[in-house]
Amino acid sequence: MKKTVGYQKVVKWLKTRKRKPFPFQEETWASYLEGYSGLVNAPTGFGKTYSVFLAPIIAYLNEEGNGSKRKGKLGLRVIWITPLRSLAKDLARAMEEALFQLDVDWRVGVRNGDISVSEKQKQKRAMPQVLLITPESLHLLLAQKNNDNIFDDLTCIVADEWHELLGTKRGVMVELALSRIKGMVSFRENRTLRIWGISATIGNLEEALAVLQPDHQVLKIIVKAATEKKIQIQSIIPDTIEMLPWAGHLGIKLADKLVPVIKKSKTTLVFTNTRSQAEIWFQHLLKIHPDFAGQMAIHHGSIDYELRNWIEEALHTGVLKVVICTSSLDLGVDFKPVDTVVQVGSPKGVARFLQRAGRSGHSPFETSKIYFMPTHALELLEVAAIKTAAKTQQIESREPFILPFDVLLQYLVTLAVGNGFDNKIIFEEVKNTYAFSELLAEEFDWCMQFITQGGSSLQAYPEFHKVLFDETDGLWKVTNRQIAMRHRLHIGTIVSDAMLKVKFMTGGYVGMVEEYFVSKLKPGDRFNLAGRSLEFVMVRDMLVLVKRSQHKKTITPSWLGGRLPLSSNLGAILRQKYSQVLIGEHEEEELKVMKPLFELQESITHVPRADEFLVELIHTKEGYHLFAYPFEGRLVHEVMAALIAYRISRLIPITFSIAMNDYGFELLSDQEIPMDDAIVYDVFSPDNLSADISASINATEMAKRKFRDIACISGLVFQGYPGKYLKNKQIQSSSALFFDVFESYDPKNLLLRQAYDENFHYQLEEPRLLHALNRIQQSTIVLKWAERFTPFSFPIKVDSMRESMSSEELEARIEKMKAAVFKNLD
DNA sequence: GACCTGCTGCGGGTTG
Repeated sequence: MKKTVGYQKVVKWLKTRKRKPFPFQEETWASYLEGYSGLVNAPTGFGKTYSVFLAPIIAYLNEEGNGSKRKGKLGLRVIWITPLRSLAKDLARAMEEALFQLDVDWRVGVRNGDISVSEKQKQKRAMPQVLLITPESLHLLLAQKNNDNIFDDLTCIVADEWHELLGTKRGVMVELALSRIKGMVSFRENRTLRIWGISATIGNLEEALAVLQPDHQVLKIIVKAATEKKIQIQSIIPDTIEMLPWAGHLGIKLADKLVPVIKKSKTTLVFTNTRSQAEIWFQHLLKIHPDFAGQMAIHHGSIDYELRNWIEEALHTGVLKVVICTSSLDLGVDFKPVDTVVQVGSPKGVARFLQRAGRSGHSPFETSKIYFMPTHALELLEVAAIKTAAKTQQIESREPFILPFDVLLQYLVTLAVGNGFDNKIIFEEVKNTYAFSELLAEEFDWCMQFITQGGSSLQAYPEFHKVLFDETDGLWKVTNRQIAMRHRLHIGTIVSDAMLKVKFMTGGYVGMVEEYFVSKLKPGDRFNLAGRSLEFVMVRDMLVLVKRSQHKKTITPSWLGGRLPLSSNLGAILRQKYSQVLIGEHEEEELKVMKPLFELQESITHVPRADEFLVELIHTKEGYHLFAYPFEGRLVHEVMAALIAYRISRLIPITFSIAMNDYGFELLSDQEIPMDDAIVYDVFSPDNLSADISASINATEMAKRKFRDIACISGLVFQGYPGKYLKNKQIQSSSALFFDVFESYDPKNLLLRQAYDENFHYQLEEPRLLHALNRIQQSTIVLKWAERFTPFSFPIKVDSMRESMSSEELEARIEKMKAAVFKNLD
């Protein structure tokens, strides 16, 4: 470590703040001074941010000798990319304070959609030395005219929360922007930029760094905290296992046990898995403990942005005692005093759970404490699995996104809207990114043709001739001002569903609900949103008008959100835990509590051991069921169920209805399912997988759905001007139209190929499916027959009632289910 | 009265 003036100054300051400079900070600073790029990985509260932020400051103080006053005019030095706008606000505050204390005359600027036009113009005249920016706004900078000297003094780019962007198209946006800025800087000044990432713990940190800084010539380093963060995981275990339902996902049965936890803590975050679950919990806690009124808030993605800002601010000042939230508060509460975290229901993955645990106990010396509240009996084993995973550090990887052509097309037009681009230079730059390292010259040519002529099928339409060649300087540009403006409005990779804003008659926004939910409402109907009881009045101009309701009885909207499956990591550990419950005596409380339930399971059919795979054939009044438990998450189960159903139907003509959850799936038929030890290995075989998947599912229809986002991102479909967005249906139908055109006239279309690839990879999760089938083949498949449901099959059975939409059938099934319950409890 | 499923994230600037 170079003991320079700047370094000592910073250490002195950190000591006055009672922030011990942790060993890895020195390492970060040293490697920065030596010109490294790198990735910093440490738990929350270890000062990752200071460590990375202060590195360029130290370099600056060194450059200037002892002087803190700048010589001459200093431009933009550090670009700090954050995935969240709210995070930028908190960071700016902390950075400004640090700069002030160190007497460094730098300015900090925030640039994102929250910033006013005049502020942006001010920035353009004189860039702040530190710019906090989102990936989208960074691309918007590239889409500006005369942007070439913005980056003149830049020495460092930081990607904060890099694990969060990695593996997404937003991450690819960062990769592309970095490639361009590197290109501009090295072309003009022949100097290399330092690029630093800040990341939570994930399984593939090396790869994460390689994505951020793919340059082989650059010196690279991963800096880790020397000490581990202590995490205490406490399950909320019911007095008797009977208190926990066998199925269900809400968990409010144990709510009484949560009240004392909240009361004895200063501030508690309660994470739920869905927005409607958060609303229900909010109402329920208020009901059983009315004193929480005024100290409790609810925070999720469908709550009005202003209200959420207020809640985050209130967390800051410590006004709130408890906040019920979804993953909307996963990031960006680092600066807020939270001492207790509760996870309701399955966290679905190890990394996510540990990240949430880290929201509490914000210093390396404190222990993070997280309570786990199971929502059904089997979920208790998930805690046991996570405890093991935390101990052995089996944390999921984030797989980088590869070859998203929609993002590339958008990027090329972005550059053309800005200063224009040289296609040869840009091809080289793009090819040097991790995401596009496999990009072929002909694929790039196809992209060029697409943005200049609309590809081979849209040549007749001038609105797709976006980019023109400028003979005078040899650059590709967008000259049409309307096309340029439309493009700027559409920069980004987040394609949202059409949601309607909910507003009081008297004014004031509450939040958002989906079109389809509103379509079911009649005037006078009551629903919950943002913890309030509302009465529906009418829909006008895409606004849902409501008034306050005094009635207690309301319904809660359910939003059609993403379906986050159980991670394969957690699934694997969970399978181990299942096999252990019946064997020997256990220290682990969760396993002990589960024993009676597993004994019942064993008495009806079987509890699979580590090298076994259980298939249950259950005959009830309802029909013939096949249950299987791969623990691979519901997406994989959905495809696997369709695959097995298809393969059985090749043996005899038979039709099935299918149900699944994160643990397993069910096939149900009114005729007997042909099954024996030979057949079962055949139907679970990995052979001929791709062909059988194609035959068992409608890949075209699924790809078409994926194509909607791709069409929006690539600029094929215009989503409308702000405040006048198109309805879902319109976007769906125009993207479907393009899909059909390409299928018929342009089968080599890269966006079409991308839609199929994304479907196979992210929807059907084919690699994971293949892996699962291979594992099943190598294990002993245990076939068991029974006349009633088992504890394992019961939750899937209950879920399946909700899957089916036809109402009379549903009614009938619920009746049959009830009978099955009683039979089970005999 | 019991029972409820499905996350998050972003967002015009030029030219007169």
